[in-house]
Amino acid sequence: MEGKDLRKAGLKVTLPRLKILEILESSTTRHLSAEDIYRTLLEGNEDIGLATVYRVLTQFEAAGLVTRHHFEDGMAVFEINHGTHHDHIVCLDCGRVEEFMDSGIEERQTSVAQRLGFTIRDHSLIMYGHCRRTNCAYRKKKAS
Amino acid sequence: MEGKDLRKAGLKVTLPRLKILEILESSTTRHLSAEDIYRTLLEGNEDIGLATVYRVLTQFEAAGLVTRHHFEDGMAVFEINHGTHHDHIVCLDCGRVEEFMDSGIEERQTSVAQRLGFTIRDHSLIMYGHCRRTNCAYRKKKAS
DNA sequence: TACCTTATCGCGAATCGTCCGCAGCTCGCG
DNA sequence: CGCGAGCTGCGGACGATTCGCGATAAGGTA
Repeated sequence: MEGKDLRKAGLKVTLPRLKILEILESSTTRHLSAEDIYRTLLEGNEDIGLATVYRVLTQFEAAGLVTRHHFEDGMAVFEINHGTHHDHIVCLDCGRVEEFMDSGIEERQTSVAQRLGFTIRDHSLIMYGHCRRTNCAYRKKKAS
Repeated sequence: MEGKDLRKAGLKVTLPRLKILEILESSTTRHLSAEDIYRTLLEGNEDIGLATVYRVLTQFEAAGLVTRHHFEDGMAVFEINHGTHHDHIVCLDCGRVEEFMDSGIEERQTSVAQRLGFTIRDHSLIMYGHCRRTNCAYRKKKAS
């Protein structure tokens, strides 16, 4: 049934695209890097190249299926679009990402853009801070 | 006189650092990439390596002299800190960047963070849209 | 359903932004 | 003015992302 989504987006339904879409949808972590997805594919014994993962993600982004985020650690992460917009707050200690939506902020953004003579198309709001989790003392290292 | 700023930041006053600081301060474009700065140095016949530019910019950032931004085009840009915090709105057509500050947005951000149990340290808000400039029809290409 | 056109894929190599390692050079305290 | 820590330039390394190309598969068509 996801094939419909792809077709609606003007993309051929191919195995790589289905698999990647599936991974994005079923992952517990909402934000995946291209490498994350590639690794998951390998674990599932799918014979899909890393270049294809990047190509597909770029196409998905253009089609509005996913959103690409650039958090502060250099590499892009991707997240499925489930219709509802939201912003992010990232813990600098453990790397956890929370999502939130504040209509007040959204409204003010629109009015600021209007005041400056911009037709707003998109925006990215990311806050960085420290969360109060008990187990959040450790620094998340790349090799987790 | 800028030497003072450097010394206060715990950095030796060296020629590369002074030159780079000068470029950041005098540029009409407020947001410069490492390459931009490097190119400017070359044009001024300064014998300064690209690696040094990156090192210096990183030190400046750590010292709070500049802020590093990641707009959507993959490479980092740097901006002098003149004390006042502000956010950005980027025109998707001409690449122009406007700055703004809205205390309402700032306040709501703080309260959202608090509600989520985060101690906020920093944030990045970037809006993308189309500006209404008359001469904004053209697309800014890398080779300008 | 078999065929044909064309988009897509996998692979390896290339590119891009950024950073590291090291030998030589400078800054600035004494 | 001399010395040592800190800085620099260079070239190469590095990770993330993209390109080029021959091989392959998707899906409209007859």
